Amino acid sequence: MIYVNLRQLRFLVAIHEERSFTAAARRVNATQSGLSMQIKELEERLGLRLFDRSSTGVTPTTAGDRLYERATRILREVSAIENDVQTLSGQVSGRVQVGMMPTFARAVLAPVLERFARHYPNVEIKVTEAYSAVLCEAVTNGQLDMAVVPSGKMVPGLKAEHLATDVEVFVTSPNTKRTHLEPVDLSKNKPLKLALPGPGNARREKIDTYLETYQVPIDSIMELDTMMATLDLVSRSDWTTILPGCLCLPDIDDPRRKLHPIVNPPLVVDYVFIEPASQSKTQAAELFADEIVKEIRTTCTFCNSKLGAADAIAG
Amino acid sequence: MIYVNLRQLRFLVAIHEERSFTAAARRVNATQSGLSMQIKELEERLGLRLFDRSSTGVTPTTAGDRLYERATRILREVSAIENDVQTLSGQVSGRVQVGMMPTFARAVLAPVLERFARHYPNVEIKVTEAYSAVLCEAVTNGQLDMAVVPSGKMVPGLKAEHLATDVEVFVTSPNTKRTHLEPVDLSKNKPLKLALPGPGNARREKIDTYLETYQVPIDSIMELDTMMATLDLVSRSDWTTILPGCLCLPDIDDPRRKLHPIVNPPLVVDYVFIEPASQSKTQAAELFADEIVKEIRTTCTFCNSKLGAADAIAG
DNA sequence: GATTGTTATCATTATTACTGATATCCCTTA
DNA sequence: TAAGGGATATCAGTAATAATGATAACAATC
Repeated sequence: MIYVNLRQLRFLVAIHEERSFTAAARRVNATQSGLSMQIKELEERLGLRLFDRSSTGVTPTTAGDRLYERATRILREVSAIENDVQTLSGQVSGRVQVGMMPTFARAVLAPVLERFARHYPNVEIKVTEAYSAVLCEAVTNGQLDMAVVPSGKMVPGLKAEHLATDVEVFVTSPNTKRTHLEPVDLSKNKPLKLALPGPGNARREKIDTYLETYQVPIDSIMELDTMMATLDLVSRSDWTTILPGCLCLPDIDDPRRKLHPIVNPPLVVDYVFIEPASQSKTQAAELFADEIVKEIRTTCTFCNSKLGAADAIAG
Repeated sequence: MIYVNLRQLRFLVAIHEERSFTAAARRVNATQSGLSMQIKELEERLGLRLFDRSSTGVTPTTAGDRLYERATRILREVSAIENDVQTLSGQVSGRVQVGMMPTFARAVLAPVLERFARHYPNVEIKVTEAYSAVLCEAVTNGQLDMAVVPSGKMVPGLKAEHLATDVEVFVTSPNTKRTHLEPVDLSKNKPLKLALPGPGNARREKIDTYLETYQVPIDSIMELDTMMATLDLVSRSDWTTILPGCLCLPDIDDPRRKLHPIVNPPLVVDYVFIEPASQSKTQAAELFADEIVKEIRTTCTFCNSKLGAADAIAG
């Protein structure tokens, strides 16, 4: 009656995401041979091919895609059973491993951590700060339960949810003629010296597109993948940078730098919440996620009102 | 990582529904010993008890109930995979086994069968006419894909959906003073000679309650579990009966009997659609179900307008 | 054409599940 | 109170299933 089993579904999901039996085998701690036989078995039982094989890898057939969708749903529900156990066995506990893009380190993360730790003292929290590619990777292979990253190209095996849209802010040193919080049209500016994150960074790509599209004059660009150093550099030189609103918010009145909403048009960054597609969150993880999401949403709303260019444009 | 497997879930569901390892083992074609070991394994892995055992049988714990809910959902989705295969492999085909309460034999079933067979010539249809208890049993153990029955006490392992509410109609021979389609208040009547289905029949129970509650005077009751004989008896004697509107509709103008909406208050019957809780319908079954449901709903609406007591009460 | 990196296959081994007999428990009944 | 019936648990042996490691076959790349 029931041909399919969970092992086969797990294999199918891994192969589908890795586009390779070999890589999938590595991921699920099995041998390529084993996967090959299991998928063969599954295909024979169902009477249709799930993957087109070649010596360079595999591509899922239509049926393979369809089954992948179902399989992730099923596996997520199965993992929910195991999470239920935690819930049923009483108080909230366990370990939550979260990835965060650097943007949220202060404005968002700190208050959430404080609150959460107070409410759920038995939950062990581990936060990793990294750029989106690293975080996506870590979530995919189960090292992290979830992460918040800037939106970018989708990684297979992840379930993503849009959280909020934030404004990007132009940051300069105090030694300029512009006044603090005055909007700026980057394309009508003298050539910029910009400190930006390196290529590959999701925000960087969006910024590059913006600079090109609106022909923003550039003097030179420095690659700095560290927020702290960037801020420091900007405040003590004529280098400038572009940072997400959420990151700037805690320092909005800091005299060491000036913030300028970007207009014509505004430059924005979208934050997305990612988690493994075929796994459900533990109760602790769910609660933590709720807090994070709430905090990010309110912070972004606040950013938009304080640093958004909406008023500037209208005025 | 993944402890639970589908076999365990299937066992859990069977045991939960049968309230017995032994009976469940029979149902899933396995031994009591095997189930015992699998559930033991599952309980140990999850770290909690799923059933409280006694020598009289077994009762699910809270955790057992919770898991049962999840398990049925998961198994339904897994069976959906297998149904997908049919769908993916092209045209609609397969075998659909439906159970029908006798009420629908003519007014509803015939047109649906005709239409469906024309649209989907490759689907093999098997219809079984029986009373609700038999149909529930057959759906539970997989002999039928689905059934339509009068609402009554819920059987575990079934997923039910309310279809429509129909009026019950008082049926007499032509040799009475009453005029055809004239509403009747049964409690203000001379003692009745009623032919009714035997006890255990779901409609009978509802009728009994009605007769008692509104103190309908009864001369005598005959138990007839055959619609055809009942109709025949009524038309040729002073015996009367109570039948669902849907059943009467095709004969509404037949001079061999008279129909009377029941008022003060109206007596109604609810139809429900049942299917196995832990299995999803094949595409063919889904299409057939849609047709049946649609037909029953329109028929009931029609019944209510033709045979309903609403107007009578208002007037 | 050698090399690298795929997947498929096969015989063997390891693991897992099932079976059937039996033990144990509890409730009912004589 | 003892016997009987019906339930689940346990155990050792067996059967079924899955994983392994080596190898083959193939395609792309250098």
